[in-house]
Amino acid sequence: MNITMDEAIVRRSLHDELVERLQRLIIEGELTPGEKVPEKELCERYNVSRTPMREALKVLASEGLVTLTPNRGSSVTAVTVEDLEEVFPVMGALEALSGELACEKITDAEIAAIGKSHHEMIGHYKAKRLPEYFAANEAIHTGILKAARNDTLAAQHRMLSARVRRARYLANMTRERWDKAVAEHEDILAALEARDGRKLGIILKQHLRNKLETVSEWLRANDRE
Amino acid sequence: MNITMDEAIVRRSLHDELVERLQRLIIEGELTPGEKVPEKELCERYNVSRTPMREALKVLASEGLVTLTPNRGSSVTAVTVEDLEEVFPVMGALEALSGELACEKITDAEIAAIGKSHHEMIGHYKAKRLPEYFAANEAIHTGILKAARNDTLAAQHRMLSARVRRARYLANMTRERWDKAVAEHEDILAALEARDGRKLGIILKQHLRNKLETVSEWLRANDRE
DNA sequence: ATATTTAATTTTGCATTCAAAATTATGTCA
DNA sequence: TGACATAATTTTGAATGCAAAATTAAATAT
Repeated sequence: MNITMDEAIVRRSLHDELVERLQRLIIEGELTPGEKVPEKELCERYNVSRTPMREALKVLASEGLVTLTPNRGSSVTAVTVEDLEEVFPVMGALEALSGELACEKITDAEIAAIGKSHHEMIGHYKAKRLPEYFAANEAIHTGILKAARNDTLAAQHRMLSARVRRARYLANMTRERWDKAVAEHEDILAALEARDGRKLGIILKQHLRNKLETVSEWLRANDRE
Repeated sequence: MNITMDEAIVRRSLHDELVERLQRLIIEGELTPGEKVPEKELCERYNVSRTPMREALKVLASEGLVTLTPNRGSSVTAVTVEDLEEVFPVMGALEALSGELACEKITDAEIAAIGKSHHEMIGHYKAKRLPEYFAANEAIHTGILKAARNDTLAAQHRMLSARVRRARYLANMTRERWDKAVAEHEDILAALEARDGRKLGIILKQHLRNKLETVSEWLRANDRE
């Protein structure tokens, strides 16, 4: 038997591991916005002491996912419409840049992979499978981001994305909005295949603008719950 | 005597204070890139225990200012040409956005203040006072960023700025580059006064592209020291 | 009963402690 | 002397301990 060591043994520190786990808890909604982070329970759950847990919370706070209030601990940052209106334009600028860079550097294979995600997404759209649609959609955007070959850009984007991801996921679209988003995605793929960076950038920026509309509309309608 | 309470009493946590102090140490060059962060000494210096110090280091690591290596502590992240080539385009996109937003929202008073910084900067340029030039320059860019009224944008920019600030400061410009930068700044002010967001965005993006040239050229010439 | 104190409990921030890992110093042998 | 092994020291990561602050519960007065 051949044991392949395709990856280096990564010995991660506890706090690093915790950053990821907590991020997932927040994004997946187990920890809901506004709620206090139950430090003690989480420590017991993951069987760690408070030290690495608090280190992780500090990191998440610097990324804006949790809010630290002196002497009263941390809570999951509640996303407001104002937050969305701040975050989405920044994400738009970052995605536009990712589109421009991607067109310069993307390989045919990568375009093909994104095309595949695109067609899967269309299938899910036609069948009205929202979670699957959402996953394919995300694959496209991260695919473009990856093709841009800029880790700093990817990191910044990931950070902002985490902050609004839950709201994005929950905000179910109206028929028209969904149609529009899919139509935009056709343009995105076309611009990518043509390697027209300028055009792709503009489309992505607009795409994010429309997304903001969808999400903030939804949040406005649901913010008293 | 009238005691004005224009600001709430902010009781900051140690780790938060430390994040700022360490940031300053790194930016001002007391802790030089590549160097190991002397955890113990810094604890003694600021008279804190290792707990808040390590919390601060984790935050700085997530911002890319320091690098954590498992079981061998933290070191100041050394900025490579590759880093610059990643960071500057992202900063360019962010500044372009800040220009666009600023033109929508900036007040006449703010334009006047930026104009003042601009003229001061020109004075320092003519007198070849680089540090003062640099400070005025920075005031202009942060002024635009502030006028954009987007804290998320400002935070992202600040983070990236910190990573490359030292290199930017050290890289002294050639005569031509400096002339060019100043010429660009004339355009920046003009676009701002005309509140032409699109134009300002384009200029700022290009401005950053040129800055990258300056800095990476310098770094390439000095990287073996 | 409803405020208002006061006391008990929990939570929080930070210092201290401790074991494991890494680094440096010392010793051993060819 | 120099390559290697072994021991002492330092550094690191994480658990525990402790005092101050905040929260909750109980008690008192109105």
